[in-house]
Amino acid sequence: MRPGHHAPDGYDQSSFPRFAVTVDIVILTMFQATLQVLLVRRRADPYKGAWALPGGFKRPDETLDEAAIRELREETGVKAPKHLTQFAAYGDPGRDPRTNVVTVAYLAVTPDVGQILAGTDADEARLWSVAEAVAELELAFDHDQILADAIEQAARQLEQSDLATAFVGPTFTISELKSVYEELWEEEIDAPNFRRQLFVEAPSPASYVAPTGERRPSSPKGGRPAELYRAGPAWKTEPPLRRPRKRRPEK
Amino acid sequence: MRPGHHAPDGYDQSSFPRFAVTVDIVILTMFQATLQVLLVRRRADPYKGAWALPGGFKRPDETLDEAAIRELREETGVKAPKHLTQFAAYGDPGRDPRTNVVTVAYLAVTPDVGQILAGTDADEARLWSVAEAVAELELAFDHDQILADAIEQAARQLEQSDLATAFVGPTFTISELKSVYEELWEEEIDAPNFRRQLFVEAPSPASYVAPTGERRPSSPKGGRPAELYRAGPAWKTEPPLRRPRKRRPEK
DNA sequence: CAAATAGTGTCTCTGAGACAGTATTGG
DNA sequence: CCAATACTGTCTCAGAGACACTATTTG
Repeated sequence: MRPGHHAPDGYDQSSFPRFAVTVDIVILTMFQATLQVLLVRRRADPYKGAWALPGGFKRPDETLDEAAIRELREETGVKAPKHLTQFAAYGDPGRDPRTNVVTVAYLAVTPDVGQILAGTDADEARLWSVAEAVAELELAFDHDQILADAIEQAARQLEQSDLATAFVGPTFTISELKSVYEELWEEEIDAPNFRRQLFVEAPSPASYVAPTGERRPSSPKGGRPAELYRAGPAWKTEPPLRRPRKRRPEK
Repeated sequence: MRPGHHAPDGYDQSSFPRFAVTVDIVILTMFQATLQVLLVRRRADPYKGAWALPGGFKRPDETLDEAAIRELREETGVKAPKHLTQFAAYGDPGRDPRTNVVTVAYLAVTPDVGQILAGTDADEARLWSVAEAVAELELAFDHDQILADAIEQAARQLEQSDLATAFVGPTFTISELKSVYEELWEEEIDAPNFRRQLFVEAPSPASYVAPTGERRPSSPKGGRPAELYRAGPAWKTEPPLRRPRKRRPEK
């Protein structure tokens, strides 16, 4: 509470409607070059048995960000990644059949969710491929919409922040990074050009990626082992790739 | 309420904390090539006498968008423009000294706010230049932060939507449009290049701007009269300008 | 050896930016 | 005439994209 202001005596708390406020968290990760989302199966009504985004009620003594971190941990056992950004609020009447609920949706991205442990409100918690989840599941509440909005948000953030590196862990190969862009932008990227943009374009002494000197052993299918890189200082200030514009129709 | 789900009998409404939910609206407009924001002076505590963003309590039977439209009209008499986008939620404990309030912030942009009428909760309502408001006013609650976030949001939206045309009315001169970009991006734009991008780059038969054949009389200071244009169909799908990247330091 | 994946070198061409110059108004 | 604003034409150069080629691994 700010100094110099306090609730006047006799302030009528019932003069405006009150709502439950929840947070819902969309955790995205890359696994086998495929975009994955963390979902929980609801143990209780409403939507008992349906898959849903992890989330729950905000408490009065915590910020929205804190509520998101806490609920994610309680429901799935997952430690919230650094990049945790609020991206939308949903408050349509009837979006929760129980009562009036306004939810604030968060997006976070991680290279590795770690151990997943279903909490007390969930029968099960696991990663789903986003393609499968969208095609085959009917998510609880308006979570289909929230998930779609989250993915659009992530695609935009790739171009304007260092979100890409949040998908890939402290060291990564160029191919891994490329697959992040390809999955989220639904565009094929030319590997040689992708490399060049990372290496050549960085503002002066800073660089987008720095070699570690180490290499990742090649897969059982063969192929040259890829070199490992870490994110350089330039990434924070100026993300390297611009999203391709839609191609013009032929003249 | 969705079909197939209903509140179970005896559902305990008090099992989770409840909040007031408000909406706050940032209305931006261009006047004399300067970015302006619509503010109200608070009639009641808390922050009585301080300038604040228009806004107020959401009702249970309306969506967040509807609440924003209604509150804007009630507090300022301004009819909500088409582009009305939610951009953030604020819920820190104590951000409102009265009670627990979560607010959802909206951004809208308009060429002309029309008649401004202070509502019952406001002593006064008027446009402020953003530069002045940021430098000289102490806005109520966390509205300083909300305003700053709104401007950043608008600058980004210019690059990814047709927001620019929302600033300038149905017909406009190229100079007017240019000043929108210059104010929000805080970048000088070369007028000849700006024109070319609007005319040459549109995807096939669509165009970014269409000439109306009319001209705007020149100002008392002289100068050639500017031709008037209207927004073309291409703008919706692919905004014409990309925000300039920060310049590299010299080698 | 072939298949698979990683990485290099080069060419082309679009389009962003700089800027010189022309057009049309008011005073 | 000059000042002010609108508009046109032209040059340059960075950088996005296409793609041929080389390198290093598994089997």
